[in-house]
Amino acid sequence: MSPSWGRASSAQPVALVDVRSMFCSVERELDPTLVDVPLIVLSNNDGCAVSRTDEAKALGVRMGDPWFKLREKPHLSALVARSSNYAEYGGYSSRFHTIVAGMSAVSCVYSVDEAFFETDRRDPAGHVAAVQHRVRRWTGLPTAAGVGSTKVLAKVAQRHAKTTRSPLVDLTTWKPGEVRDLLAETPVSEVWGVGRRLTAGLARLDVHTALDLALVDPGVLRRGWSVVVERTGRELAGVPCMPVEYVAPQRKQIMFSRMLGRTVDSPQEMGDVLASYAASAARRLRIHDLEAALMTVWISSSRFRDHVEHKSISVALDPPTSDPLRLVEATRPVLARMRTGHPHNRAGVLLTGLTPAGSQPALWGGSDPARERLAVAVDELARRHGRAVVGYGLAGLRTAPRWEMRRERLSPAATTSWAEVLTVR
DNA sequence: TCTGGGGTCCTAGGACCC
DNA sequence: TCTGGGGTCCTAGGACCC
Repeated sequence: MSPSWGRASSAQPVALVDVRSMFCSVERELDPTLVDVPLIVLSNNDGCAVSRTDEAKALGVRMGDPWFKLREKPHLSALVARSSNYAEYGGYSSRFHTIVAGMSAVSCVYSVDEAFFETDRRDPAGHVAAVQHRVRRWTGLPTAAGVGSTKVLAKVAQRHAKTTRSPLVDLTTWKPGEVRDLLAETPVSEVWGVGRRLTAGLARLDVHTALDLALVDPGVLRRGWSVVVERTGRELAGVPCMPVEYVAPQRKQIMFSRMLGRTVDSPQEMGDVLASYAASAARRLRIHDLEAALMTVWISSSRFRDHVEHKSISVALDPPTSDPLRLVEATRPVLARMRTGHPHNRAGVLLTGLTPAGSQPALWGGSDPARERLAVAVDELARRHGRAVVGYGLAGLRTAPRWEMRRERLSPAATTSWAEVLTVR
């Protein structure tokens, strides 16, 4: 099989549009004084850098660098950090995706800040540029885009656009030799779908670049790894294997997990943490009108220390439920296994076996209407008066519990909170 | 003191069935 | 005493993504 890059391919060109440094760009929209400033956005708990502007990258800040180290460094004194504000990012993200979906026949939300879509066959670059222009005008967000004959090639193109600081790279207008050269310059570890383990494994086959991977026999990739790797190789060679079309997201799991702001070492306090997480997970279940058949609960201590403690227990929910009280109850068994006195700093709950609410009629008379009304009332109180007003067990407290995550560097929530709307004089 | 929070897909292997 | 083969379903865990 010889690679079929560029125009010769009969496939519809695929575009990938990505918001540049999404979280940082939103922060700059909310606060224009941040423009041109080296800026990062921190993970929950103000833990580490999860979004960086070009200025911050130029200072050597890497993805995942912990904030408590960055802020000590003299050469980073100009660096500005903001706590993450996912409600704001979510609003901008949905506006971005609405624009993309409205301008293409076939599109797909890939992540909070990325979308794939099939482009106009006659003028891919013109089509994509029009999308980018509208995103900029309507949301203020800058984008980088790539076009290729497959999704994996569109990713390669988009990465090249980012590194060369050009808004758009369209590989379908390149000569096959030029595409080949670009792939030869691209380390295989940069290819979409190739992580650390795969990079090491491929190196043993003397595969080091994207071009090397495109030229490997697909059968070798399938036998040695999986069909996922095989498809990646084929797509690099210009053979579409991944549909672009929008697939209605059928949720398979709901997770709620957080680092704790301070360590927790007693089962009593951990019980409050888990009750609050279970209630949050239950809220998400009801938002999506789903019920869960299995809940996995885990607690653990820092993975950066010796003697990592990790305990997890799965509890069957029969019949499937979204009742917060039942989910809170299901967090109890793990507490019996907790090592008292050990500093735990992370906990979470995972709900699986999701089915539409009411699709599994209960054998013994179904759910309890009083408990359903309670769940609705608690949701409504929390919506109107805030999460701290009411909760299950001791999880609802007027003052923030000491394990609540830290968000000390938050911007005003100018588009999601009436109290914090920008004032223009 | 302080190192994210979600997800998806695939495969292997065990249980179970005929 | 002998102890198949093929199928499905489920779960755990790995690998990867942003």
